[in-house]
Amino acid sequence: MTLSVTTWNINSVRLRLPIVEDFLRRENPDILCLQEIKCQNEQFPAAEIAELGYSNIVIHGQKGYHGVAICSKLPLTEDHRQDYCGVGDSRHISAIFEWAGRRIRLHNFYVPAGGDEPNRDVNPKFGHKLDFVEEMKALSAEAEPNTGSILVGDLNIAPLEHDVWSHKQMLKIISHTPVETDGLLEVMRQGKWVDLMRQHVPDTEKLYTWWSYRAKDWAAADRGRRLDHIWSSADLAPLLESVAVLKEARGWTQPSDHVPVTARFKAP
DNA sequence: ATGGTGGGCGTCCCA
Repeated sequence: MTLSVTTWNINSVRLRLPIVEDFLRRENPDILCLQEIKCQNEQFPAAEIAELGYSNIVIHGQKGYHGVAICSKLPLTEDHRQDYCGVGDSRHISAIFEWAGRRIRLHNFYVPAGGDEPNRDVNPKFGHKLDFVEEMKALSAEAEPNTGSILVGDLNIAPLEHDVWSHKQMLKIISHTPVETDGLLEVMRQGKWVDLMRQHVPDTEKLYTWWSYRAKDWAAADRGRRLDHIWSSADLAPLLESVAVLKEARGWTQPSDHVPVTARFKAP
């Protein structure tokens, strides 16, 4: 009895529905979490995705920007949407599902990118990002009794040295500044979250999930960053079987700049 | 050192 959960920043689910369908047919995860759907709830291609077996869908969309959704083969209950920073952005959704006799809450996040200048005095977007991360510190993996937790999403921060192509050259670049990386590690520490990707791949190995659209040849340059993450509560971490980063998806026709990341768990 | 690409929306925002 296995459980597979995928996270993917799709950068417009309507434009990229064909590759979402290809991915689901081919990889067939139990649950797909999407970020940057860039549509309102009623515009989400729910019928097409349900047709592939994902009949349980919860959406937190908005017009034009951001937006997150969970598409699941397993029934979803108790879905919640939290308005981080109280600005009305659709950047979080969570729901409960049951697997192997366990109750699990799944959180799906899209953390603000933060703009270009890493100084909150001149760049309010960076301030928003830091405030968002600060608010995430209150989210515990052990928040609900008898309930495990999984947290996925585009967190827009590459916390470790080998989560970026050049640690030294990235220290003043948003996504890898010390105030962000310290903040995200503190979210993990305070919430008792386990970084499942790094449980599977050692910290000393380069690991990326995003490659910029702006590179002439993204694969040759390979200047990636690990912006997408899968975390869990400590009780679920020992059940992790594998984590797969589908790098080839960056080379698909009309790709997202992020690739799907899938965690597989095995029941004891 | 700079500008590079991509999506949604609507004549510019965000990433």
